Amino acid sequence: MRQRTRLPESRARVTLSEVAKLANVSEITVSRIMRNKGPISVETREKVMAVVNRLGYVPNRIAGSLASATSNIIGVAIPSLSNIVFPEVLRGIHAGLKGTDYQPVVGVTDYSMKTEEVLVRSLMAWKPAAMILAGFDHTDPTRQILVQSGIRVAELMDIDPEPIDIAVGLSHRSAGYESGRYLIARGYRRFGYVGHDWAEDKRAKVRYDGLCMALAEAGLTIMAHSIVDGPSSTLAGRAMTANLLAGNTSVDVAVYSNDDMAIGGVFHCLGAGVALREKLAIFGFNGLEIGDALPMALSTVRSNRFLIGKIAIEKILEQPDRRGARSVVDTGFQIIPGETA
Amino acid sequence: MRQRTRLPESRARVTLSEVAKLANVSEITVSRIMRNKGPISVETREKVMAVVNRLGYVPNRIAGSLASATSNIIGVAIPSLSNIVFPEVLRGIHAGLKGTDYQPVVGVTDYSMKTEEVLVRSLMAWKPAAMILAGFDHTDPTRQILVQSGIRVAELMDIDPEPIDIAVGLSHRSAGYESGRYLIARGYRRFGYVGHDWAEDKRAKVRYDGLCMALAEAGLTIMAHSIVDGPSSTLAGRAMTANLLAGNTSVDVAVYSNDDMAIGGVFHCLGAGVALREKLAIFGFNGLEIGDALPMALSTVRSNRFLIGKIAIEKILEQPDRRGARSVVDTGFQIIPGETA
DNA sequence: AATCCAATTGACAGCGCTAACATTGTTCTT
DNA sequence: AAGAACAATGTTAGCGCTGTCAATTGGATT
Repeated sequence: MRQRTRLPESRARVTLSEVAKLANVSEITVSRIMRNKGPISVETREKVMAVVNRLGYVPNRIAGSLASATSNIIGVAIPSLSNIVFPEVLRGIHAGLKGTDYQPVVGVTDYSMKTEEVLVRSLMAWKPAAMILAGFDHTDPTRQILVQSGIRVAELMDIDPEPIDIAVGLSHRSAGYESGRYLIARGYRRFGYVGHDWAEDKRAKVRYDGLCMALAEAGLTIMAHSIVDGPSSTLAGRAMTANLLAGNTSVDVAVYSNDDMAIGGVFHCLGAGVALREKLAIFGFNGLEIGDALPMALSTVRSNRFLIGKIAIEKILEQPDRRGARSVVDTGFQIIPGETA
Repeated sequence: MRQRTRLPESRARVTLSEVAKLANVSEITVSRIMRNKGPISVETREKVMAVVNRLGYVPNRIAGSLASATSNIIGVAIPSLSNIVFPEVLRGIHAGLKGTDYQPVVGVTDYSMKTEEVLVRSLMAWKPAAMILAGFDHTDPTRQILVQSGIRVAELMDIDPEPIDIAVGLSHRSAGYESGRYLIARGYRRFGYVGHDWAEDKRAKVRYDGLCMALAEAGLTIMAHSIVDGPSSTLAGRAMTANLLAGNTSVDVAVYSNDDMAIGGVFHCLGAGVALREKLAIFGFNGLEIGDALPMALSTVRSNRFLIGKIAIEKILEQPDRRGARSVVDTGFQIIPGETA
């Protein structure tokens, strides 16, 4: 029951030079072995690794990064961790990074461009190998810092505007448009919209615009709106659905700003005894897993968030230094018919 | 419309010494100004800041960390990003860090102790100011590295075992026990359990044990189990509930391993026309927001995940270097009566 | 046998910054 | 008026590692 054992050769910090000394080789040789770089004979490698293991040596990446002027850090600035969408993108990022030794450093902007600027400065101080941001709205200084850094910069979620370097996402305009086309084809004509604050979520607005475009082509418009003043949530979706139905315009389908809101709508209908689809059809956006588990599967659009994170990393690793051409990857979207619309 | 402007004094990398030279002061003076450390006259500060702004100088934290042997990085190793619980802890961590200039570096262990070990090594290479992990199960080397590092180490989610340094969480045993007491007091006697794989989620098992203890005290036992072989999910909860009800043991209440599973149970009942509470009462764990938006609010236990992350950071910042005494913070839990049990 | 080559190892000079210890004036004590 | 105490700045050495350019060895080539 050896409790609180000290490390083999207890000593606060083991350095390269100690290892080198004990293994009777030069520091650079140990360095090469630790990085699997350059030709090393089997005996030397074994001799050195024995010492490394005995001392429990862990290379100091700070020193390494300074010396080589490259870090294996990837800076990530996301708007929020509350909205399930971003943890899923993060999950994709981690999945893409698995097996490499890059480390993501994550910061949260709270949907503020000014906070993003401070964050980007702070992340850039670590000389990251690449930066990942959400969306295309940045302050001028942020954009300038990123442009002149020369490192790869990926802007995620959207592909409608022109990126600094890499864009990975989907066309929210098309997603909105196709949602409209789909619902029209299903025979719906009396459209309602249930949404949340667009100020923080520009992409929801773009989807709305796409939807309106499809409706306009069919000579239709959105007849009733119910928009909460705040971020999206299931509770808000529920309340806003009640609100929509209480209005004097009767609609046969409600399009929601996203699945959180739409699921709230489903809950309202289930609770209030409103027949889903017959009385009110519901259509969301995102394709969250939970939508599939509802008593009636949610009709929505899958937005491939995991993929967005994963592909961003793949693009970055594929070509770690920036060349001339920008690149845009469309991760697409899929209409999920479900049972609610 | 100045497009693609170069930085004021274009030049790939601006260093301290350049700033110092142009401002006609020594490097250390610039360093002190950038770090707000030591006495600096107003004129000097202004003179230097003018140059800093003109050149767009951003201090290189890698060099700074190497020189000062301290970094402002906080290493975070969490099991998963799929389970909503951990992003919420992350959210607490970010909230606690707001306004400081610490940066969290997050890695994912996929519930594997071996992966955690690799991750911890890799994070330690950045000489972080503190480390945050989930749970108490670590490999021996991981524990050793953490113990001898001397930095603050917070183990989150749980407070039942003895921590390396700081523990922040709740007693899952008590949570399970109190859930049982609550349900017994509400008059339920025929208990069923719907759960997921305990191998990855030891805390679910501990809650189960606590529940059994409460039942045993009342001369009761769990009469039927329905356990999915895999992680928790709403879909699994739905399927396992169907499974439970299909068995030949009739139960009047089902306790779930967590809210994801319990919500699946609610969905099954809503879909299959099983009267919630009258025919089958449902009780979860976590207190997810969505439970509150269901047609009938979910009866569950709030586990304060955000708080756990936030308090962990507060403890770390309160006393950044480790002293003798370990500390354990109980963030508690609250029974949420809801309407399903 | 002279030349060339690849494999293996090392010496040296920083990377950009900060800790620790001076060095100046200035103001305050007694 | 001499010393103490403080404010403001500077000098000197690295932090622990890696890029660059040798140096050495033992064949392989011609």
